[in-house]
Amino acid sequence: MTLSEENYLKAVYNLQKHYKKGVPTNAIAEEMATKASSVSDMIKRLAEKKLLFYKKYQGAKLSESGEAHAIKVIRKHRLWETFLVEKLNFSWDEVHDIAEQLEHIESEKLIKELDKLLGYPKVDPHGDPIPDEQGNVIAVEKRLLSEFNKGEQGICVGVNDSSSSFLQYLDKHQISLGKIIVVKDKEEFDGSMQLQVSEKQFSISQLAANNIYLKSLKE
Amino acid sequence: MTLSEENYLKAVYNLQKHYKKGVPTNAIAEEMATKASSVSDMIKRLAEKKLLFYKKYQGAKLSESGEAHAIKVIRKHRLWETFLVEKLNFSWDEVHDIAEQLEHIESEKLIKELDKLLGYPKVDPHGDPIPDEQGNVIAVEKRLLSEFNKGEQGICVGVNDSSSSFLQYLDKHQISLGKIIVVKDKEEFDGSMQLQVSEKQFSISQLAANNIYLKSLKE
DNA sequence: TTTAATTTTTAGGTAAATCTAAAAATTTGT
DNA sequence: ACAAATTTTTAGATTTACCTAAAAATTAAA
Repeated sequence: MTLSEENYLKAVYNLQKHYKKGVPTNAIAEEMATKASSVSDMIKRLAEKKLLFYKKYQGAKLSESGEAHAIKVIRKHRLWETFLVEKLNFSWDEVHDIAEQLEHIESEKLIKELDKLLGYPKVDPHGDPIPDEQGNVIAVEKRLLSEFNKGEQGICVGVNDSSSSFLQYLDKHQISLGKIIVVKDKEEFDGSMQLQVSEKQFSISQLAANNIYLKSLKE
Repeated sequence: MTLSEENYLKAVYNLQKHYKKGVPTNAIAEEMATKASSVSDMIKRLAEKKLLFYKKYQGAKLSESGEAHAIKVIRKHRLWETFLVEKLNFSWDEVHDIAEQLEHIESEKLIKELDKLLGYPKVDPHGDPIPDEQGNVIAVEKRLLSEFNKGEQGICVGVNDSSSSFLQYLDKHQISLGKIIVVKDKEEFDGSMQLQVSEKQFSISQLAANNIYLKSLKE
């Protein structure tokens, strides 16, 4: 399995949540920052290798083995991210690109031992679940901050956007995993919200609120 | 710099010790387990990039930047090997292939922090020196076991062959870094040696003795 | 030193992964 | 439903890193 093939599997895996019938060529092209024609070629190859199902113009759907492989890559990615933060003093906005490289390293023992060293973590530094060795992914119950209403509160358990610019924006407002966020007010017309985090109040746009996951808290 | 280019630089670096004028195409081909024609192509490309000097039929010699880059890759390789042994419970015969993959990961901070995590080690699990951040390689004073005479003794400080079969052979005889080895006898006709290691005596072939480095000890 | 053996290079080809441009299929809008 | 817009695929090129086979240069040997 080549590096490029693994990246395509990961892209299809991530997009499958939003496309129930089959992931469109263009969606994959956008996710991979490449051209639709390149995707067409690669998807055809992956279908020949039985890693996904594909009928012309119908989009792609991972096969069981394709999904298993995608999950393995994601497990590696998230374990490496955790390692970088927990053991090498990286912050959550610095780890993505490096994990993107490390996730392709091949060694069963390496990843098993890394998991052990880290104490078998359940989530990565962005709150995303780390698949276990059997490929089970345990999703935490969570809602988008943008869906919360005035007066509600929750604990930050994840983000939807792991770009360093967004994560640095969160840092600036002291939003991190485990923080309690209270919705003090919500604007009808633009979806912006007035929040309280660690005694401080400030407002964030709907776009930002759309990329933060909270676990509901009874007040 | 591609993965393949880095591997060529490393090969030329390692071979330069044995070929003062220039490393022959065939030597590189053997080291890389590839064909001379492929080497010819690649060497030409690396010369265009000023990473090495090359005149037709004259072999290859690393430029300053080529050597600097090769040393960086070797630094990464040896730090990763140390990490695998020190932190992830690998034995010295299991680390080479994985480090071969990890050495190509690009991140200054990653390697800096890894170095720190490991306590700035001076040698890797095979006794090879780990180049520092500035690219200085401090070689330990050492001699091949095969050059020792009857009655001499030394401390094992390195190996010349990091293949798992050789390292497992050493394990079987309890030879590891730091062990004291005494030459009890030496055969003239085949160079084989009778050794004493940790109270036990046994004999090894000249081939084996040619792959073990000792630091001389006054008895 | 002239031939033979070896080494190295060149020429031409393949496979992976990409691209652009054009053709084909599908979806949408009126 | 049919033309227009969009999406997807195909066709043809490019680059990297290999390969085989043949030609050229160097080295060794008689």
